[in-house]
Amino acid sequence: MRRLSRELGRSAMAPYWYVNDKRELLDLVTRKLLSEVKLPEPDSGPWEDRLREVVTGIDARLHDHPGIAAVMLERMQNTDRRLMNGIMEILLDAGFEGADVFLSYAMIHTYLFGRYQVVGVDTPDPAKGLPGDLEDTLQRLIPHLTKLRGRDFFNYGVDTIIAGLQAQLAAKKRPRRRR
Amino acid sequence: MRRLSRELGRSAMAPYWYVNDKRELLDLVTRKLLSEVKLPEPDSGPWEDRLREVVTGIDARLHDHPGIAAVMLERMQNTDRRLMNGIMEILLDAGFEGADVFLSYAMIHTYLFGRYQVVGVDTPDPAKGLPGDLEDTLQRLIPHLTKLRGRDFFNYGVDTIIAGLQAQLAAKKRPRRRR
DNA sequence: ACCTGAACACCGTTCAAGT
DNA sequence: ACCTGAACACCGTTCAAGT
Repeated sequence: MRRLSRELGRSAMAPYWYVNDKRELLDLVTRKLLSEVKLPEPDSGPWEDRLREVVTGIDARLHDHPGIAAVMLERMQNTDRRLMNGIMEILLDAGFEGADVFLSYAMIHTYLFGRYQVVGVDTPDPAKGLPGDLEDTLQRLIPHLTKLRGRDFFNYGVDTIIAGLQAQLAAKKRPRRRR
Repeated sequence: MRRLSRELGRSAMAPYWYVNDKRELLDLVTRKLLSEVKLPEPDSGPWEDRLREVVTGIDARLHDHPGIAAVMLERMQNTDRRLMNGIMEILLDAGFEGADVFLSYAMIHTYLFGRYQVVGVDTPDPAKGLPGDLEDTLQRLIPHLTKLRGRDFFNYGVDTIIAGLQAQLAAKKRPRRRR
């Protein structure tokens, strides 16, 4: 709040005329950001593609303003109602019902916004003692890590979630195991 | 730091004799917590069950100390090497190779620790204006939400991730689409 | 209507000093 | 070896007041 005021050339208390507290300001920021994300038309394709489209749209906004993802992660309901409804409608179209819609939404939400909180694995400094036991799997795999970009993590995560949701739907239709 | 010192009956600067800064202290706390999580024996069952076991073990520790999850979410490498290696070995056993091990691990990590940052959807106050448009899907589904517990979200999330990972493996074995 | 100033109760951390 | 005290540069926020 103080830094904001400073950058705007106002006193520390100026923002408090517009807003009750910091949380309220951040809520307005998240809403503004998410309002620019488009929802695909309900008949524009299979649910998997539509889900991927919204989620990619959200991710693009977060890419420009990664700091705000923490706020969105924290409070689910703070997410734009329009987007939350849009995603839930896609999930209903997919065949989810009742509580499963929430469970699926929560999973997507957690991954989508949680992603931005994670900072990558640094390659461990080999000069810094205990450079690697023989059984250090991480050590062995490090070369592969350096090739990966943020986009790869995102695509893989979304692919895996969609595939997982498809499996949940399939399990519901022909339940081999008991609930 | 100040509150810690206060609770220990020491001056504000006392912790700084043991630790360089706050981050370092929190790293020690996470390591201590995760060191108590058991890794299943490599031949104790199918990879899905072993993965579920570790992840459930981690979640149990987080349940007792939810605040620390934010620290673990943030810095992947700060996660106990033992656990990270353990999970990656399970993924190797499952059939993942190279970069896919990292991509899969990152997904699990993000979900597992991100979960604790999310606070639930409050049921919206109907007295507080705009109680619900007709097309408010969220509103319609609220009754189902109230039945859900934290454990339900966790189980559903883990099930979905495991099913998703299985699908990724299957897609790798018989690649119908191109990479 | 829009903003300021002083004050309060906090933070993490540096640095020199004490026993 | 282990800790203290004073100080610095920050926070978010309350409250009364100014134009």
